[in-house]
Amino acid sequence: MEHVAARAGVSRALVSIVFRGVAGASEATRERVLAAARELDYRPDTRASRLGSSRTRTLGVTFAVGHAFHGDLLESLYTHADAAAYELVLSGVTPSRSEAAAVETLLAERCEGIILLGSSQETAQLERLAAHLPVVSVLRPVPGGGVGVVRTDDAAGLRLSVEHLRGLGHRRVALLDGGRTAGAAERRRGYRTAMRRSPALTEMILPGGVTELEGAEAARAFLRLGARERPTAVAAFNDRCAIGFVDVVRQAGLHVPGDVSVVGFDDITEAGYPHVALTTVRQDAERLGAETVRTLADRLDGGSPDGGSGTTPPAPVVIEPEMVVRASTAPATRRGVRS
Amino acid sequence: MEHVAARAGVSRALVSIVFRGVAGASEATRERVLAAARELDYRPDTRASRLGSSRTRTLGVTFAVGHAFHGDLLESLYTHADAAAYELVLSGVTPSRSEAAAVETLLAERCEGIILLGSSQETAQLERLAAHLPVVSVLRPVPGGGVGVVRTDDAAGLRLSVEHLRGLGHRRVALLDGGRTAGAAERRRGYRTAMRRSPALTEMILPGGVTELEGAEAARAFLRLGARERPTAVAAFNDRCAIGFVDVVRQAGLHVPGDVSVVGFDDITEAGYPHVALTTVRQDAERLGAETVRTLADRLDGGSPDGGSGTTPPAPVVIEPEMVVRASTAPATRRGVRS
DNA sequence: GTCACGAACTAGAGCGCTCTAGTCACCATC
DNA sequence: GATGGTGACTAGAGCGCTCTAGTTCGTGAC
Repeated sequence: MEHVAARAGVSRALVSIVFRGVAGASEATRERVLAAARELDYRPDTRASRLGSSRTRTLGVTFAVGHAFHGDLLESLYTHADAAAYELVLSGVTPSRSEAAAVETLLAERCEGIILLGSSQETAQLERLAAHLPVVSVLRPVPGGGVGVVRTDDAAGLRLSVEHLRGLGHRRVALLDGGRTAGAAERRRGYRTAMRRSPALTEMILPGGVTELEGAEAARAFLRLGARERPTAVAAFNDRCAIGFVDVVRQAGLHVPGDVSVVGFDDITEAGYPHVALTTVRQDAERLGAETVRTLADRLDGGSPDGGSGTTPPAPVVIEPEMVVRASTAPATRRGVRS
Repeated sequence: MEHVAARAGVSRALVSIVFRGVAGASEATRERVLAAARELDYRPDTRASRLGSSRTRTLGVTFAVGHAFHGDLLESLYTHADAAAYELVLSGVTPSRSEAAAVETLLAERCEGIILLGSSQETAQLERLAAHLPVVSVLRPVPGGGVGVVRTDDAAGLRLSVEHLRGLGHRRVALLDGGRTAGAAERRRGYRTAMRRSPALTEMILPGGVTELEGAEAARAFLRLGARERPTAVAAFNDRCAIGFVDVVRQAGLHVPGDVSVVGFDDITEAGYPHVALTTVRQDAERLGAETVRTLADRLDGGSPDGGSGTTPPAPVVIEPEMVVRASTAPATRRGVRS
């Protein structure tokens, strides 16, 4: 910076002004400084600038590395953080690197807010964290109100699923349950609500899960059922689970959707591939990301002058999901009852 | 820090000593300082500590968000960076955030070295970057020597594939090509070498790609072939491509491995699921990560006293892949020639 | 008793920025 | 010609650490 200032024949403060893009430098000087910087291959040190300023304008994100939907969310977060003049600091969660450890590094970076994708931490722990700085839990609801929440209306999603299947004439509609995963309880609730709305429907909950593996296991349980009790349609916890289910069912010689209709959840990229063509409930990653950044930016920049650890708990943002009908669901037929 | 020092009744410098874990504090004081820090919920500011010290001990990583194998690599990188007392700074690449932009933020963070997972930047650009600081390209070979390389022996991997299939009696073995992806050229070369080694083998290269989508398309091309020319075995660019291929082939009523044997590449988690049981060539994510960190740490901490932009170009590290035989390959039979 | 030495601890400059409180020149106003 | 205002620029303290060059003290050797 020193060198750039010297080369451009100005003070260091002026260089700072130019690089922060604030008012206080003439157009001519601005160009001269930028030219000098280019020649010297100078680039402001983000560590130092964050240290110097009162605000770091930095948002920390924990995410599961290699998780496809988290990837979609990150893309949206990057875009909207950029638009709101925030920087993102990523901290990955892996089998050997806990979410708590990931959060710890974000705190040490002095992020102004923290975004947790699909958090698996206990509510109490989240509340404790949220007492220090604004926290948004994405995908996973957190009761209490201290923690910001941006999520899809999971219950509504499963209601959509069930309605869709009921509309196709299905009566025995099973849920491949997500267990203790973020959002699973809500989806179970949505499933039950929708099923009980119509007395013709028969509930059945099979243990499912997050990955194809668990979908495949659920399929084996499904295949063990007798013809009379076997569901004619299945709503899966998510797309990957649905895909595993379909795979095994097909390998057993049954047809999807001929013998059993299947609905997923998420609408991951793979669900839209022609050879998969999974009917599913779409979570809008783009909007989830946008709302997350907005929630945080509002609190940080905006209204509450206490800098975010404010008394005004942000209202949870719940985004409506959307049914995406593809080729894995079809009207119920006699064949659905075939062995 | 001020407050912690006051509470523990020591100087700020002592607090620094304790938190850096260096010698120069008695056990009693150390405990007193840590206790004070705990009570005040103090945590050293990483930005400030990096600023203060001459070294940042920070490694920057660019990766594709949501990419499963990159996730595996990150896990290994986290572990080994930690062991070598380095911190990782992640910078995600998305469709709307280029690799160049990702690198730019890493440079502004003053990372000491840069790790690029499956880089798609041009060689010239990488060379330019490597002139400034140590760079390791993981998965993708870079000619020239200025850029460090840690990768799997892709060519050997495809030779293993072909050998395995030849050993099962297959003669018409096709490659589902990876196009311009990192490593694809090497794998193509390995395939050709192995095929030409034995005159009985008939080469055939079908356009493939990185995702299930492209594997599925390749399968459609495969199905259009007449019975006499149709390969009895297929070596795919990677597991996802293989999985898409298998999926479509099965939906068309053919059997894997009965009608066609399929080999993948990578050994992603999914390949090991019982209902997938894909025979594949394993890339050792754990070792790739370990070698990457070692390469960088050696250069940064070790021998060359110039701090890494040294004259000694690091030799590329090439890791041998390993054949993992599962249920998607079987001996060639008459049925392999069936329409 | 004194000297050397090491272990425990401290003072204070410095890292590369930001940002407040200026200075200075220039112009318009009355 | 004094006054005020404005845009362009600068000086210098401060952000929260690290790290070098100390100081202080207790101990063992002679």
